[in-house]
Amino acid sequence: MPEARTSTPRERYRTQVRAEIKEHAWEQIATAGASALSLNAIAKRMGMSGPALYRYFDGRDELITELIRDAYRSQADTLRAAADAGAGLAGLAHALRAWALDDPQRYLLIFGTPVPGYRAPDDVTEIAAETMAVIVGACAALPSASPSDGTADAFDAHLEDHRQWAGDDPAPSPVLHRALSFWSRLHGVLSLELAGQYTGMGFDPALLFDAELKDLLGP
Amino acid sequence: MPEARTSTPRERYRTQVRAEIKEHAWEQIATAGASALSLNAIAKRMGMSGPALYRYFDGRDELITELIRDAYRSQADTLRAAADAGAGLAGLAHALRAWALDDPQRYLLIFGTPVPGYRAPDDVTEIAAETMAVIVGACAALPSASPSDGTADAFDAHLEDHRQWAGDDPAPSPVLHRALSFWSRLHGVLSLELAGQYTGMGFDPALLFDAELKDLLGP
DNA sequence: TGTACATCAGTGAACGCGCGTTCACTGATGTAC
DNA sequence: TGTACATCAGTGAACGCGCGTTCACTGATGTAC
Repeated sequence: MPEARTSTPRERYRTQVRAEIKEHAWEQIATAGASALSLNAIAKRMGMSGPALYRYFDGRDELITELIRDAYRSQADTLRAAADAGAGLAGLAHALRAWALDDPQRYLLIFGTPVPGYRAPDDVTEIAAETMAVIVGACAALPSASPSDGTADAFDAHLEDHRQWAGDDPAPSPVLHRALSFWSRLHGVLSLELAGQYTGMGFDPALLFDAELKDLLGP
Repeated sequence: MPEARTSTPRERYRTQVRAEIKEHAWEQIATAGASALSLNAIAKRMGMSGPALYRYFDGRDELITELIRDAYRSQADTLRAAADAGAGLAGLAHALRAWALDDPQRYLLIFGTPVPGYRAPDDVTEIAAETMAVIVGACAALPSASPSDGTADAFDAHLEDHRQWAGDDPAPSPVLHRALSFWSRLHGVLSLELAGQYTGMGFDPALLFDAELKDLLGP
């Protein structure tokens, strides 16, 4: 009797084909956008017949959900890795930008136009919370906490009563405030950049990104 | 002989039906997203047969292009009207937010995930420039111009050589810088809000919007 | 080690669907004399 | 004012397409005795 294996050859094969399907799905999304993702097209590319994919996914929806989950997971892992490597808020920002530019359609699958009526599975909310936690952690490590110079702030006050998303024992409101500003400002530059809204204006989006970041860091 | 009319009854009828088609198109986009827009479905809703729409639009692409143009036009008009009514930068911001929330799918049609390969017609670039001009104008009217306290700024320097998008006789770089920050920060909050990324966090996006705005106004 | 059986990946045909688009046509509306 | 003609909105049939998904099946791989 061989030692206990955690996966049989068949299981390994399944895992591998599933991964291959996802790879082709990403390629297709990058080429024609998420709305054009088609099981039949993927199968054809892999040299298989369409129905064969139903051995690996329950259908198109399950595949897309899985891709969304992977995208969130990849983002969270990227930021966490940067934080673990000692990166500060600026390091996180650059990691985030690199991650977004690495695969724009992956970014847009999460942050772009949502399909009306589509409900993301619950666990992606948890992954998103994980990402926020990393950012909040980096914000807490900064010297001064409030972007508005320590003045009493209406939004800070509001956050006092609305920060359960930051978990038990949440960071002070000015820290959470800075995290949300970080998040939305960088997303603003990134999404306009990826959507091509700066095209034709001529300046370098990377420098606007850095300027926004700099403004976030120092009070 | 009647006085010269600028439009015949038939022309007026055409214009009216075209407008009705667009209205149904917007409804459909709001319900199922832009990628689900279908000429046949619109025709059915209007009690007509599919091919009838080809009297009014060359095809699906022309209709979508027209909707995009209208969305840009509507945004520019909204901001310009606010500016003409004497609104400052804060007023523009609130007009922008109201415009976005009034029809989220209209906002997302412009700023959401772009369809890979789709090329917007040239005139929308001009309309977008018009919008930016209104914002730049409001930024120029503010007391202090630089978001970073008047310190020499890398991005400002970059803008010195990359501001042809602001027209001949462009505003000083710190003013343009502030306009771009205004634009991208508000877009950051708005697009995350519309994409539902704040859902479940519990705070009021309007207050985050206002906080970002406040931070933009005062140095 | 060899045989009998169960598991499971993949196929090909078929289903119904809705799409964009073309075409020849009918019938109503407008125009010219 | 009345007639002959041109314009043009809208129809219904048809085209080819690709989609997601189901089903009964073949054949290879793995398992049990």
